[in-house]
Amino acid sequence: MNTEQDDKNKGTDGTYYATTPIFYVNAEPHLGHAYTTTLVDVSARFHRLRNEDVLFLTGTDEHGEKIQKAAETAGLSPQEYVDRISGKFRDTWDELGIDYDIFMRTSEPFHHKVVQDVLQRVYDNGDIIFGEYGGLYCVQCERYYTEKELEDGKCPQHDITLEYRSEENYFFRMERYRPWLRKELENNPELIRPEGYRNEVLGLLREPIGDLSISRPRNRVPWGIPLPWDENHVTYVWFDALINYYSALVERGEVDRYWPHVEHFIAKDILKPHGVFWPTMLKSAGIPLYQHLNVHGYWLTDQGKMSKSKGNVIKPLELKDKYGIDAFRYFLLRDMTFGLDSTFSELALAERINADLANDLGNLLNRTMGMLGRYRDGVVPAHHVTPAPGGRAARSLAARRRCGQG
RNA sequence: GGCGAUGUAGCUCAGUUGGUGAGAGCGCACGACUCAUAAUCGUGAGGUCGUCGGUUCAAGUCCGACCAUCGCUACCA
Repeated sequence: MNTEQDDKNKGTDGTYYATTPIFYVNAEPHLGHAYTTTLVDVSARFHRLRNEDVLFLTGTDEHGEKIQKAAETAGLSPQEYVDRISGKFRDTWDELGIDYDIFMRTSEPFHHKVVQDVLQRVYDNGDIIFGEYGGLYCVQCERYYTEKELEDGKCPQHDITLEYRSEENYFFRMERYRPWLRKELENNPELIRPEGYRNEVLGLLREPIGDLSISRPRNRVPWGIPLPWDENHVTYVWFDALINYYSALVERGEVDRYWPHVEHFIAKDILKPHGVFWPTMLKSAGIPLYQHLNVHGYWLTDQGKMSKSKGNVIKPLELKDKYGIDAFRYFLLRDMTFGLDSTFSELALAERINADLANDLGNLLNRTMGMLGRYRDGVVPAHHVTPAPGGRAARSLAARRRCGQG
């Protein structure tokens, strides 16, 4: 009998925990950040309208050597530095009407504790080993390069001379979980979507993925979370950043309420960490896998990828100020096919606003107001529309109910 | 080099398991009209479905090769 209710809750079990990535605070928010966050905002609002139990997390990733250096350059402590940049993200989301529930920051003490708890569980499970790693290291990239990868002996990304480093690291035994993850993806085709990205991850899993370096010496990188079994090392990016999705719930005592219903939204550049590292980490720690990993493409410009060096970075707040918040948000979601790259152009934005919002919607509103005054004495009559079975309105209603079930 | 994605009307893109004459929105052309005229409504113009070949009674939809763009990834003379 309760078909509408059943229908409504199908796919989400009436609970919806949606996340954006926590953004790295080495630059100010750009169009891509705004897209992901607006997308999740709209999705969260949709599920709230369906009376589901919704939680929406966004935030900033605040550790790492790169940030430590940036703070030094700015003459600030790391905490002062991340406070400032993190604040810019928060302000931007406020200005764009993002109605998030949690603004997560990895520098918060409770996060440290949860990360250490998870690390300990993985350690106790025998999935951490000690090893040495050495090579040419780029401070900007925070990674090692092989000599073949270099251009003129310099980092191909940053054009700076690299230094040789050798250090002892802890490694997560990720390779152990490769067969498991493969099977998981094969049994659950919707786990990573759209399909193209699922295939990419399956492709990665066809060959050994190796073990994952998860620590850095604390004497070199004090700005990080110490390993619970070795105070001389701090954890490194992924075991810190990815766990934010989980630690936020621990802090609120809402793990059981929300965790089995996680919907991650990311851009394609961080597919590997979210599609490979994160699931294997969860498996090792004995935490259930997320529901879905939803992957979108890039906003490009007519000159290709946005980058600071090209000087073609699109600033979301400027567009919002110029065209209005609702028009801007509408454009973001309307003009990009989910999963694919999209070319941004201000002309396309203007045309979209004119055609869809000003002409179609605006005319409808203007017309309705006119008719209301002319024929109904300005009073909205009680509605008594019965959609004809199989008619356009009925089909539209059915389509709306199907939406968001996957 | 390997793996993968993409390549469909001027533009942005849809096209389940192969099957009536290949679609939408925007743009464009023509026409209509009112309660909306810097709007709305109707109609239309027709694109070798990247190229070549194959399978099939039948392919945009399957197979092979190739080309272009993009991404990930491995490197040797």
